[in-house]
Parts: sequence; C-alpha cells; structure tokens
Amino acid sequence: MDAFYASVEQASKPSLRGKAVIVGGLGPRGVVATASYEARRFGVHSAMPMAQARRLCPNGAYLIPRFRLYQAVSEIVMGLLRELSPLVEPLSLDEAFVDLEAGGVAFDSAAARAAGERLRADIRAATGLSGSVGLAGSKMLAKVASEEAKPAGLLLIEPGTERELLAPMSVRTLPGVGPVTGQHLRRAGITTVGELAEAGEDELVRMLGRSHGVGLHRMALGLDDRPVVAERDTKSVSVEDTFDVDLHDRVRIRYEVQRLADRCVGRLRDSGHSGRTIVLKVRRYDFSTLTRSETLRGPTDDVAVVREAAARLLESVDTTGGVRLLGVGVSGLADYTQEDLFAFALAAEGEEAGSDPAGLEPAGPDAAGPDTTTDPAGADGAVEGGLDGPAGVVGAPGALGASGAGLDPVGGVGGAQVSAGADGSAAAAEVQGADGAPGEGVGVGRRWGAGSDVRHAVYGAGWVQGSGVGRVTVRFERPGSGPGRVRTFRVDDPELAPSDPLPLVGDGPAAAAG
DNA sequence: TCTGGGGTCCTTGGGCGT
DNA sequence: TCTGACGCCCAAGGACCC
Repeated sequence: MDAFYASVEQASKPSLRGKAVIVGGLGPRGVVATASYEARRFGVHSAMPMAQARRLCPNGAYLIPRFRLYQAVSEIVMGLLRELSPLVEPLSLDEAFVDLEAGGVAFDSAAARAAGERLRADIRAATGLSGSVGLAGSKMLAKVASEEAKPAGLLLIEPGTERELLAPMSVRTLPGVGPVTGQHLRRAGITTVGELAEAGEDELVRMLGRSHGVGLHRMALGLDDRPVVAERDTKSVSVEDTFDVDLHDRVRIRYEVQRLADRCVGRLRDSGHSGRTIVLKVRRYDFSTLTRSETLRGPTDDVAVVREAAARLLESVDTTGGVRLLGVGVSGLADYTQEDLFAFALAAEGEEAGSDPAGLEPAGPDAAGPDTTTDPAGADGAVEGGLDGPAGVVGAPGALGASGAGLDPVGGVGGAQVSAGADGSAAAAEVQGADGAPGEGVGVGRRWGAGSDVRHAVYGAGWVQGSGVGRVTVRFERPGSGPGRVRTFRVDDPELAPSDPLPLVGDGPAAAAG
C-alpha cells in the first residue's frame, strides 16, 4: 500500500486530503513512521526524527498511529489477496507476497498483469486506498517491482530482462542492503547492482560474510528461489519503551523493567506461547545498546518468573549515565503454556516424585511475588496496549497547538507487498503502512486525544483536532464527506463522546475497524 | 534536532560433550 | 589419560526490514 498509515488518515479525515500528513511518535524522541507523498515533497521520510520533520514541514498534520484501524484495513486487503491465492505471505500490515501460480490465476505475463490490475481496483473499491503491484518471477524481483511501481502503479518484470533491469539500480534497491552494507560496498567502489554482480561471489563473501555475500550475489544476478510461505512461526515476543527523558534512578529503572516484563508476558500469553529465553535490552544515554539474556530450563509464561529473570539480568548492567530505552523480550518460544506444563507435571507427579515441575529453573531465591504495584502513570493503558485508541494530532493546520499529552511511542512502519513467485508470473502487490498503535486515551477524566474519533449529539461524527485550556476543538467530517467545519467545546461538554473509527468505504465490513 | 517499536537473521566466540 | 576436531547450545551484538 502506498504511504499506508498516512493514506488511511487522509481517507478517514477529508480535510487532510492533499495535505502533508506525518504519522509517527509525537514525543520528544519520536520518529516518522509514514509520511504522505505531499509531506515527502518537503523531504520528510520514514525513520526521520520527528523534530526534524517539523522543521522541514512546519505546517504538516502530525498524527499518532491508530494501529487498530490500520489493522482492520489491512485485514480487508489481505482478504482480497487470499482470494487470489492460498499462498499469501504477509510481510507487514501493508505488504505481502502472493504466489499467483498457486492460486491458478496467472501462468503468464498477460494473466499476471490482469490479476494485478484487478487487485488494485478491488483494493481501491474495498478501502478507498491505492496500492502498488509488482509482478515478477521471484519474491525479490516482485518486491523491487512494487517499489518501482509506487505510487499507485503496476510493474511487471518480464522473464529474461531481470539482469538488464537491475544492473543500473543502486545496491540499496536490493533487500538486505541497508545503510551499513551500502557504505561498505561503496567503499569498495560498488554502487550499482551490476557492479555487485561483477564483483563475484568470492569477493562478496570476503567482504560481507558467507551468508550475506552468497545471497547478495545471487540477488544481483536476479536469482531468488525462496518460496512464498503462508504461515510463519513467531520466534520471539518483546516490548520496549523509549523514555522522553533518560532514567537515572535505579529504583525507577527496576520498576520500569517489571512493567515491561508484565506487558511482555501479556503479549506472550495472548499469542498462546511460552518461552525459555528472557532478554533484557538497555539503550544507554549515548545510544549504545546492550542485551543480556538468560535461558531457563523450560519454557514459561509466568509473570513472576519473567520479572525475576529480567531483574536479575538488570543487576548485571551498569546504568550510570542514564538509560533512554528499556526492553524485555522472550524467545525460544514453545506452543504450550505454563498451565499445560503444570498439568503435565502434575500428571507426571503420580509416577515420579520430586521432579522439578515443568523443569523450570526456580527463579531465584526469594521469588519476590508479583508485587501488586499500581501503575503510577495511570493513563498509559493505551500506550502499553498498543491498541488503538484514537490517535492524536498535533499541529494540524489550525489545530489548537495541542501537543499530545502523554504521547506514546509509535509503532512500526509498514509497507506491504504482494509478490508472487511463480515461473514467469509472480506478483507483488504492495500495500503499505498499517498497524495499530497506541493511541491517546480519550474520555477518561475528559482528556481528548488529538486525532481521536468522537461523536457529538448534535453535530455527529468528527475528530479531535486539538485541545487545551479547558477546550476541545473538533472537526466534523467523515470518510465519505467533504472537508468539515471546526467547532470548539468545553472539554466536559456532555454531548461529546469518544467513538470508534468509521469505515473508510461504505458501511461494509470495514465498519469493524478500530 | 538526534535517532521508535517489533521483529528476523547472521556472526562470533566461549563452554561443553562426544 | 590427554588432545584435537567437531557439533551444539548459549550469549551478545549488529544489520536489516516495515
């Protein structure tokens, strides 16, 4: 999908159409997740620090991501892809590979092109958004094609033309070549894919290591036989927070690690997993990042066990100087849960005595029970969950300088790509930018998160454009309407209430969004 | 102006059993 | 009994992707 998050926001807020829209974290350390094409003209792009984006594009509309809404739109798009083929490999909320041959819809270029055009039209009809489609014989080429096709286009790479097409392109075009590898190659005088191919496998292996070197050389030759894989097992679950201000207080740091452990276990359980390796991540004041991990004797999804392990790991980390980010993760995942293990252990107890239940490392001497600390921040439920609440807008044109209070971290960026990998007929359709992020809690204590959806008893549906000094400014418009009018209310106006996002198109299934 | 969050994969190096 | 080769697991870091 093209500029997915920003496009969804523009679709749901007519007054933002044609305007520079930047979605991302609005806190002092936020970065841009997605910028609309209008904003990109100012030089704003993904992963750019938000402060820099504001300087480049001071009149843009700055929004917090609404991941649940994006997720709902994504499900619609993925549903369309699955109608094409049973083999759909989502890369993110807005990007996926599709094996068109497995779907029986395309065995030659003409059929692939037709399927791609149909798909783009279907996506437009179902969501009102534009997507780009790349069609090629492999995933790598389909991805390259979809990038080239953006925005709102379709590109088919004819079999036999791959090397010729790739040769003049920058090495950065190839998936797996980021800033570091790109720089590495540049120093060796390699800037294009053609030069990469000429360098030869041995040379690349020497420069980049076995796996990367071999893989990159093959890609440079247009070779990629990776299949489209529909189901991917999750390998790890993690949660992390960057703090607006570096933490120095050791007690506070310990407390934050506990909270992260709780959230991580919540996510772990939601996914139906347990895990054996606990990982603590610490980013220090100077941006140096270190991880410490501990592997248990058996998998767990027990909050107390993960908390204790994380606390133990923290003890081995020097935090003098300050900490800007903390994270807790669990890897070495198993499908069964703690309950299963205990059930198993109990059953086994009958036969054999004195075994360590579930084979778990007894986590520490004084297993400090889960202390029932309450969340001091109170209002960050939305932040943690990553579950949507209405998002916030800051600095939207005409906004009341609201600057999202308690702004939260942003979630990922998205880009989707549908690619197919069949003989001459793979297709990559790209859908970009989705997900559901933390939103600003609305309504609690009459706090109106900028960008959040609301409903007024008299004026109907709208969204919060800004709030402050006891007032909240709402723009009354909906996806199907033209740009709406702005009205200001007292923050405790009884006729104003939070609401769910409206469907982008019609009243169809998208109504479930958000 | 500093640089998010949630992942995956790879590499290196040490410990350990065979 | 000692030693080296080998493979595996674990820990840590880094690059990359969306």
